Amino acid sequence: MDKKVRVRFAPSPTGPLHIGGVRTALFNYLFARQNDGVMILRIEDTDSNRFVPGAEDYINEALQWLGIGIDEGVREGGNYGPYKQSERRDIYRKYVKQLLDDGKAYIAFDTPEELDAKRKEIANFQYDAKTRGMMRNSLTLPKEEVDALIAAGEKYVVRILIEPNQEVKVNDLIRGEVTVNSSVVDDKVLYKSADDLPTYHLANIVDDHLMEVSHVIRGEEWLPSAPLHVLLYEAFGWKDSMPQFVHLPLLLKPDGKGKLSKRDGDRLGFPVFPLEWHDPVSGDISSGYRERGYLPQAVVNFLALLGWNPGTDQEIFSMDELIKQFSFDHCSKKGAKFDFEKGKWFNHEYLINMDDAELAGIFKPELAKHGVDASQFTDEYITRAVGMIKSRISFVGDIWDNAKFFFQAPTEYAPKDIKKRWKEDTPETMHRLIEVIKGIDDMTSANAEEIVLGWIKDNELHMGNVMNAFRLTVVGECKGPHMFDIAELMGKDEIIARIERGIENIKPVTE
RNA sequence: GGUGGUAUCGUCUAGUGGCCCAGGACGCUGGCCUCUCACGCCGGAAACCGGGGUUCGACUCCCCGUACCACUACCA
Repeated sequence: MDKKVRVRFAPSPTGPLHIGGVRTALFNYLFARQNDGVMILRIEDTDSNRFVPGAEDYINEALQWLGIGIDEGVREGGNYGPYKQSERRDIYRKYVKQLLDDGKAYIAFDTPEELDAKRKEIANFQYDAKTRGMMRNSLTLPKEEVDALIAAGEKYVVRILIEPNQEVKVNDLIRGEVTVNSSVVDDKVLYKSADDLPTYHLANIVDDHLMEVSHVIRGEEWLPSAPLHVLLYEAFGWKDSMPQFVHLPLLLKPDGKGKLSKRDGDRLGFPVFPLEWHDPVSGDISSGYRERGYLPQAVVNFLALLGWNPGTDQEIFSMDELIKQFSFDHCSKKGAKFDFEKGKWFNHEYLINMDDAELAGIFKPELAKHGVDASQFTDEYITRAVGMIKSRISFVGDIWDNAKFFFQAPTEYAPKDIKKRWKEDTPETMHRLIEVIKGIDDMTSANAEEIVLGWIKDNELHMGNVMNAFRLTVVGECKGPHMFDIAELMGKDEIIARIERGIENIKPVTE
């Protein structure tokens, strides 16, 4: 019988969770939900030097915003805690001792300076079967000296003892079997002297085992250390219950080379973080998808398709559809360049399909920011205005620029459009238009259109010139929704007032 | 340098030996619609890294080369 699916997302609280991490979390979540499994959030804070206050809260908030639910974790609780590695010291100590007692690991006294010196001295130096004999460790020093050094308070680390020349096989659900010779795996530090905490490698294996993790789904950057992890499972005697490995392709920079980094966002002008981040030390602010006006569903959809595909032409997926269709069989092996333009398109799609009233609700607070008293307008008015412009924008933040004329009469008129559409005789035509509009009893779009267009035709006026001049007075420029839809919503009085203002203020461009 | 991974339009990708003179999407672009800008609709340009094999047949399998990516810390 297969064991219960239990997966974990295990970020380090060293800063804001970046978008690649979000993608890893998402894939873990999709796989867990698909298999009625458990999603664990484990905080890997074993590097006390890099701890950043606020990072843990940020991770929780970001996952919550995106709808990536956590079943077990620091906040959620669970039967496999603690879920923060810094609170598991005693556990790690016990297992390090087990390795030491079994001769699978040893103590090493080499200082960082000594190691640096060796690296400079010997090309391609690695701490392994070939070199450990020339270092200061419990394998080369007499036992009494080792004991004496420890008793004297000498700092030491624990290293894994790697047997050379073994074929280590890592079975990966995306990449198949990867074989590495153990001779190229070094005697990695398992336990650090610097902060009396294990390294990632040890903590990771112990925790995954104790938390009964069934699938380790993580970024490809971990693939090179996967053989070490397999060897650790063997050293502990846990090989039979070892989790399945899945190494996800990386998210790459849109331009040039390398994996997407935290700094690319500001350099290239798009967010690499789900939420805006205020660095507590430097005070720097990094932009976030949420603050940029992205919808969480759009971000999820976009991310899901970076490295995974459904095998069909479907592009738009709800979370539930993703959960149903997700599969490692359709995960790419290749790193994906991050395409901001496509992300924009996804957001546009979600915006268009969003209910007008809901979108209006999100937009409403923006009015005050632009000095508009929202109480002057009914919710229905705002909803209809938003509904008219949503097809021409990508972000919630774009609404104001495109819809502001609904809430305030133009104070400036686009010179380019004036030049093209505002002629010597235009004011007179506009005066006549006012009279026509005054005579309309029913301002319903279709009706008003029929009357005005009929008048233009009967008088053999130029349709384009009249309508665009009309638009110029109401909108301030030659763009926007259907003119009579605008007129219907704003009402006769407002429309007439704006035409009058236009006649007053628009001066033909001479030259 | 060493080790591992990867290699289809500019980008995300479909393709698991014949259905592919390679399909979809973003972006770009021509047209239609139209009072404008968009949306939408219809069309277009655009790719199998190179060389050897294997095979009746290779984008698909194998080998070599090349390129790219990752790792190579008492960081994760």
